[in-house]
Amino acid sequence: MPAAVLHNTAGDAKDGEVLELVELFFFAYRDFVRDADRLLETYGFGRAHHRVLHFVDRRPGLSIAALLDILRITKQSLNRVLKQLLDAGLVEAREGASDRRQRLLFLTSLGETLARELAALQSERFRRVLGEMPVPARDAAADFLFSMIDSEERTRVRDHLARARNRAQRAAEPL
Amino acid sequence: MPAAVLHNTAGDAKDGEVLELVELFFFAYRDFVRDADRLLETYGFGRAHHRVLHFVDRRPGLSIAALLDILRITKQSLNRVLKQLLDAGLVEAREGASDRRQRLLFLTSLGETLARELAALQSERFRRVLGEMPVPARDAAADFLFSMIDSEERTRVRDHLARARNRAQRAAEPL
DNA sequence: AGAAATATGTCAATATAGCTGACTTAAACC
DNA sequence: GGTTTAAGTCAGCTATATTGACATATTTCT
Repeated sequence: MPAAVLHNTAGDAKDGEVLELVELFFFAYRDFVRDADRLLETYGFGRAHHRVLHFVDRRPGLSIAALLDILRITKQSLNRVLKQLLDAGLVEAREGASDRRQRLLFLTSLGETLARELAALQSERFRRVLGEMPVPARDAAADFLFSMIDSEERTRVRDHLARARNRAQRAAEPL
Repeated sequence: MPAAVLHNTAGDAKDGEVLELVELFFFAYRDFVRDADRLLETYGFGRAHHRVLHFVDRRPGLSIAALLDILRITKQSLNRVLKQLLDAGLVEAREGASDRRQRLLFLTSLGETLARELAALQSERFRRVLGEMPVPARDAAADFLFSMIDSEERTRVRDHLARARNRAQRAAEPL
């Protein structure tokens, strides 16, 4: 089914072709978040809650500061959302062991359930898309997305991914 | 520079790999819109204004209904934004020739200037990214984005792209 | 020990972008 | 002439973000 939708022949991309990519990116993102939004609505939560759930799931024990750094929003914005998640019993804050000022964030089992339901929806879309692509093009998709990120942000993102991976390894080890 | 960031070996994508794509998509979109947001701020406009400017630029003579269909927001939401753009003299509404109830939207030269400045920012990002990719992978990027769109929406998107391509000849078009 | 920096929380006000519901006007369709 | 359609409008609501100012506890530095 995917057969060069835009007929990008070769060489430099023309103005119109690039504009179409801009639009496709807009439409793709619009649909990408809509799945999750619908599910969140049934719980009375929004996109902001999703982001917190996601990143705490990916990196349990994340501090408030680290979370703010990832989300790039203000402390006040986060607080409202975080308080709702704490009150609803989806997120748990524990005092930091080495630095008792810190509140380290963890998901409760309830929070984990929702986080993984949401992740499943969005992963499903990617799985479908990857399945429709030839294998060599899959790495290209990841490189494409990574390259779309601001160069100054890439180190931060790479660091985040590495930390999330280490967490996964630690979880897998005690088998 | 792009060298298989995620080391997607072959076969089915693993859970962790797919989750990383989900995150990369989030980060990529976050940065993608930030360029434009910064410029818009200096004009006192927001992302909603940008979308209107963009789609009216792409399809001059767009009716309100057609614009609502693309944006997937309510008439009331659009109206506030559209009124500001009309008042600021960036957008112009003309009575439909065949159907006088319609208000067909066009950019003024002022509106065109801003729309193209914004488009240039976002196109620049794509040009950079495409430039960093091997030529065959470029079509893959377009196919990837198109495939990310809901299947029920793809016809609509394809139709929009076709109309945008033909826009030069047309003055106005029916929905 | 005391000062300074840090991590977090909180209050208040504001902006943007969306929503629903109800209603109007004017034109087109049949 | 009645119904449908395209668009505009009023009022009120929600979610997500912002800035600025200030409070508190804890750590770190001198």
